[in-house]
Amino acid sequence: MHFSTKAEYGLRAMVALARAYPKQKNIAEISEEEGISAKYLEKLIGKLRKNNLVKSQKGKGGGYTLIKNPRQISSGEIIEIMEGPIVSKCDGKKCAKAKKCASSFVWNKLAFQIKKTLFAIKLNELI
Amino acid sequence: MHFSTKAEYGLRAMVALARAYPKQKNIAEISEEEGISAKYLEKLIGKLRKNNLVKSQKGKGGGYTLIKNPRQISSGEIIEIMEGPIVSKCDGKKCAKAKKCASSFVWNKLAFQIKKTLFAIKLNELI
DNA sequence: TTAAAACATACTAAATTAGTATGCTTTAAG
DNA sequence: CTTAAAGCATACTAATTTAGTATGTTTTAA
Repeated sequence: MHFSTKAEYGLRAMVALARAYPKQKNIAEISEEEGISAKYLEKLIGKLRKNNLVKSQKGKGGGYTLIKNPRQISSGEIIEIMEGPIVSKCDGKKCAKAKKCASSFVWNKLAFQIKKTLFAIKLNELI
Repeated sequence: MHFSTKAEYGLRAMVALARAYPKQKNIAEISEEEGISAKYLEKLIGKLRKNNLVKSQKGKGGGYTLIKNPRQISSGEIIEIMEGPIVSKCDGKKCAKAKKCASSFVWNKLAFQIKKTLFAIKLNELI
């Protein structure tokens, strides 16, 4: 069970933007602050923009801003955007045996707890 | 955030052995029961043996048995063996910034909850 | 007009996953 | 005492994912 740097970088970028909120911050600044490759970060933050967590301003003096208040954004939202749905196993679509399969009990319980934990942590707590 | 089939297959193999407990069951039987490639399963179950969750008997009529009673084995143990330590990020060894890094709060809280959940589920509940 | 920013797409090396293939060793049963 | 059925070990492979890099385009404030 691992979490990729995508999730971590996405989260850290969002925390960096939360610190600047409601002002904007650009890739170069976040990259420098967090020690993350600027080009890679640029790609990752694109996902956050397409999923309406941040808005961008192009051109000179541009950058990114959070769309919502930090206290309205959870770590769960960010991580699901960066990594896809949490614990996608045994959702009944992929596995027909889901109902009688013993392990599905574990995955379902786990997914519930992970979501509960991650969606309860809001960005304002991480500043 | 995903879980590999290694964890799932390992868990299902252990549940299959728990159902037979204290009798033994061989690879062919588990493979057939669970619909998992016999050869792959053989490799995976080797990990469980090396980590003292199951013991094997070689030769004709051989197979595997749980070493402990199903109620003494948690899904957490199994999953950690199959996939490595749960949420290995931000343990202070890899990342020097761990203390001040905002995201480490999230990973640590999450790791705690995941472990709590998985170590509380014992094999006897899954039969 | 231009420089600084975001945006888009294609490429790549390394690691991991989910196996398969081949053969060796052990041992109960005949 | 031979043999077939089991586990054990190691090497290989195709596909996918990760963590980027490279190259260039578009937008826009100064």
